[in-house]
Amino acid sequence: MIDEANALLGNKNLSRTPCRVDVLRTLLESGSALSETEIRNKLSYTFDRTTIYRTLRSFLDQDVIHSIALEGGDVRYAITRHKHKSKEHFHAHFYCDGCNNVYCLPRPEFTPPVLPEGFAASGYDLIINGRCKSCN
Amino acid sequence: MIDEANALLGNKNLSRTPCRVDVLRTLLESGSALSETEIRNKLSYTFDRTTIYRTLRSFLDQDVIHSIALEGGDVRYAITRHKHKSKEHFHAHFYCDGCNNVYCLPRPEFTPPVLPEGFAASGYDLIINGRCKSCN
DNA sequence: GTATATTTGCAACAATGTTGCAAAATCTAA
DNA sequence: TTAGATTTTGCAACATTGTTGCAAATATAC
Repeated sequence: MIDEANALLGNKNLSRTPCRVDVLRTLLESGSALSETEIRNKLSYTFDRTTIYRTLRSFLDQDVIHSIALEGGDVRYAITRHKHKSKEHFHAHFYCDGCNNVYCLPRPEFTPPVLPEGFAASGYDLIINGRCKSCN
Repeated sequence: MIDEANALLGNKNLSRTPCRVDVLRTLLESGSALSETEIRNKLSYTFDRTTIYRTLRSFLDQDVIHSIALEGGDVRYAITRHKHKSKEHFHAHFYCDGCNNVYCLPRPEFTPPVLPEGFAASGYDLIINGRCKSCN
């Protein structure tokens, strides 16, 4: 995982600092999206909160990770694994009411909704609620 | 609008206090979803932040309003106008990159995505990004 | 109008978003 | 491999939002 983290950082022109490697490794190892607090608790080392905040922001800027906004203002972060060939981005995530985990989903079949006159869409974010395999 | 607000409160067993009427009127008058700060700035009177917070929470509990979570942890609130007959809820909103406003949309045509084995959906939240009529 | 049930304002504290700045680490080029 | 340039880090600081307890004020029911 650390090798993968290092490679990812190299590709994106992000210097390989301990915090970045640690955060990236943590996200790579996680099967679900993590909140900032969860990330902090899973790190091997201790870093200042600001540093983690800025690390996440750098990753977001470089599209190494993406954020998922949940009801109640909760935010989770996950590695960006699915490439978006088309100009219209489409993110789909699954939120489990049982374990509160968020999982990234591949782009589903989707009929773009008809929008009111004059509105133009450039992307879609879909969050599906329900029960995951473990909580069903 | 105040009459409508009063009626709504009565229907939901919520006492008609000045803060509740004021918040509800503000949301009823708004064509788009509002953040807590926007609501506070549009109120006719001044209330403690906690009171507004608890007012919003009461409204959410009673489904008088619903919240929309945006990228970056931004949260907006809007009157719940669309009834959900089916057990599966489906909320669709439009976020305009130009004016940053959020508009509620009617339930669109939608093919539920195929989920991984063992996953069961109970609801969907779709946020469409793009440009609204005014910003196009 | 009075009694009971709710709501409000205030104090307080946690989590998160955000910036400036000097010290420390990283990277680049010789 | 090191010196210098560039980035990143830690810390201080402050804003916003989420959240609770409690006593005072208000609303609703009788």
